[in-house]
Amino acid sequence: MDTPEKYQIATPISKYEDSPVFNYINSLSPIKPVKSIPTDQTFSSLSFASPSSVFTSPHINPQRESRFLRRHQFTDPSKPEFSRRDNDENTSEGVLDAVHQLDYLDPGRSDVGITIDPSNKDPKSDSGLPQSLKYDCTSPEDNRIPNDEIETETVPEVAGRPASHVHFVQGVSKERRQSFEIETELRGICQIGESEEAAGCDWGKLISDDTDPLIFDSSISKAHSEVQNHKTVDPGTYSFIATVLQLPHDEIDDLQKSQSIGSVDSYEQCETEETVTKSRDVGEIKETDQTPAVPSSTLLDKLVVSDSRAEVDDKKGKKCMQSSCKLGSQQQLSIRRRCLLYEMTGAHKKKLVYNSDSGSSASSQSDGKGSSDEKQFMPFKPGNIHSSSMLPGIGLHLNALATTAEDGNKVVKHEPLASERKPMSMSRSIPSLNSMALAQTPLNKSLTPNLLEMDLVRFDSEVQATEDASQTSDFGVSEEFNHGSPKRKRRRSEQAAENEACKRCNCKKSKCLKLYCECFAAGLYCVEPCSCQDCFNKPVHEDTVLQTRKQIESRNPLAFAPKVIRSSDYVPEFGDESNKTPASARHKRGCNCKKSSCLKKYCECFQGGVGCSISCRCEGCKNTFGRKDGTEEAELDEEETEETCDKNSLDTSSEYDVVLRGEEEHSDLVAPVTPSSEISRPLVQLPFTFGGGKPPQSSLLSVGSSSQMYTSQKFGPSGFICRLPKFEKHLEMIPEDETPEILQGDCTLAGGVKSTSPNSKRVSPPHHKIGSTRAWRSGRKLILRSIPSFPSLNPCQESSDRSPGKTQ
DNA sequence: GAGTTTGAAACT
DNA sequence: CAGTTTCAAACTC
Repeated sequence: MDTPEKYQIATPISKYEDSPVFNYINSLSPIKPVKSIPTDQTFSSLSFASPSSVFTSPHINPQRESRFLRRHQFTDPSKPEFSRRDNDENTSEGVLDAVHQLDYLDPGRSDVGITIDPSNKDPKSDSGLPQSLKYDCTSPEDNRIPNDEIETETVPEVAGRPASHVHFVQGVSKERRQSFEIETELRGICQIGESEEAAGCDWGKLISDDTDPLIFDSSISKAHSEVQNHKTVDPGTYSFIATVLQLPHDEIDDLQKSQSIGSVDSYEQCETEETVTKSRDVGEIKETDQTPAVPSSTLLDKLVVSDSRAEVDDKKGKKCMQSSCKLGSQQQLSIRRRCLLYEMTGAHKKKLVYNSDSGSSASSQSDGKGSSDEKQFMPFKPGNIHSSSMLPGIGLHLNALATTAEDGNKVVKHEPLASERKPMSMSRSIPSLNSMALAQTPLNKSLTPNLLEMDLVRFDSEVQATEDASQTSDFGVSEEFNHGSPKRKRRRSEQAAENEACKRCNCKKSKCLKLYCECFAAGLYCVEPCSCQDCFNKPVHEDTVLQTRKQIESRNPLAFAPKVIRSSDYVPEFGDESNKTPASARHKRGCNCKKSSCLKKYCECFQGGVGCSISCRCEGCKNTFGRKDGTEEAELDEEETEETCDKNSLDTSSEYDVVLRGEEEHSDLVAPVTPSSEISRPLVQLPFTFGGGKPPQSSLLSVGSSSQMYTSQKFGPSGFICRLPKFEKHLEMIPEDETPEILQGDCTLAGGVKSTSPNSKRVSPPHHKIGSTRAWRSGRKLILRSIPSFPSLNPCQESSDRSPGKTQ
């Protein structure tokens, strides 16, 4: 059964591969070639998955892809080329290489162990699996030039190898089939859990599993990836969460060992340990972890399947498979990265190492500040995994992270705590949401959704931030390994350095409990990188943090909402103006600049990469992203170039512009392909979300993007940040507005989607308005599906307070 | 790295 | 709601 599905699933990807967007994405990430496989999954997962995942996916994907390639290479020792790579990678960075290898191996291993062993005749079976996967992705049977080309484009350095791989793969069509079988088997495993959940999926359950929906992002993506990717992926994705959480825990390892099912954990384990053995272990944890993930995955699978089926053709099937595999892997990778990133965020710099020692790193990292945070990331304990896994999605939330961190610290060390806090922090992932969102609930029931969104957004942002950081680090490494493009490497490293340097707060008097604190404002706990004094924004002071948050929210329900909102109006245009993106998005409150002319980061609008709007009270506005008076993006482009060159923006702006332009361009390219404007914009997003071209995904993506945007703003300085702003522009608006709507849900998406702020209070972007979110609608609809639990939660959870905002 | 500038956040 | 103060980021040197 799986096989057909796979093909079906794969097809969508193949489409994307051909699509300019796909190419673009590939170009973005050198590794992409590898990705090709997972793409389908990505999409599917994306649709369900949380935005964050989507966000990450782009970034992550590249890495993963690279990893994949490497893995494959690594796995395929038989081939000289591969061996070379391995060597190269190893030489470049032993740790990273090890990690990458592990990643690849993990999935591969699981697969191999499962599939290859039986099917593969050759001793190389191990390599064979990976190869098969890779090849499948690339087009094992069908030598699709496009894929190869893409890959080569993205990964010029690797290209040669890939090509060889491709050929090899082609020859190995059988192997691929085997891999499919394996995948099917894996799916079967995963599906079982999924099916169970799916069958049982009651909204209530979903709600109860709030975390799941959220978690889905990661978990779902994982699940999808697993299903689509052939099990191997799943394990990886799944493992990602589990690993992140679990890695720290030795217990997990034990559990994993005991369990044989999942490959997920294997991922982490593999990372920590080294490959082969991990594959076996993977299964164990999976069950627990997967369970939570399963539902999402199942849903995703279903969706994906349906989509894929519709689209898929036998021919495409292969390609799709490949692409899907790639996508899936990417997603998984992205997911992992997130986790890692979180961890990274906690230990940012340290985390780099962490990658190598995913498990150990998490635990080890706990340092003074960082430790707590890091731990948060780690939160999942093996035992908790289930619940945590469920929550993980939420966990993604910054708060969750923070809470999780606490929990992680406590939980990991003190499981009881976890249980105790469950309500708030439950699993790490959830806790964040719960603690933050629910705890904060003051905003409202209706708000809750918003909160969730917010959380998600924040989470995304954080993730992004972390990712950015991690990416920078990871990217630096991975890319370097993978791509080797010196420029990118440099950038990455630079960005990473910037991120690290820039990240986190420096509060001295606010105790990090006021909006002055960027960490607090972002819904994150302060971490190591922070140089704050007397910081109370730590998991240890969760109660205080939550209370403070509530207070602030009571004063201003939107206080923690993304500052930049993308107007729904904006969307409709998409075709047009990918470039205008900035204009479409607006700062929710507007700026009050008087001396900076809205050309410096002092200006929140500028910092957010959005143009000033009527709501702004700025004087002498020269915002390159759009002036209050009306000049907007079109001009912006010109102005930007000029201004950017001119002012301080030199650094940021110049990069900014470049990035934006590049993105815009990409977006433009994409736009045609993808229906939604969103897609066009967020380069990364598009690929992910749209890869499937599924509108829903876009919505999800949008959400994620928004969060990203959010973070990006904060992180602004870093190159990623620069990008983020753009994304943010696109997405930011969406998330808040959309989510709220969705959450409110009640708001029927279809109908009237109140495109704008769910709560009039919430975001009231004066500008936006409404409306037009048609483009978004698709996304919204998708969102609803993906996040059904939220809506239900909202009503259920608290009707009590609707936040002043909306709910209506 | 220290000091200054800036504008948001918080307070009155 | 307006004015003032506080705060920390952004920026400059």
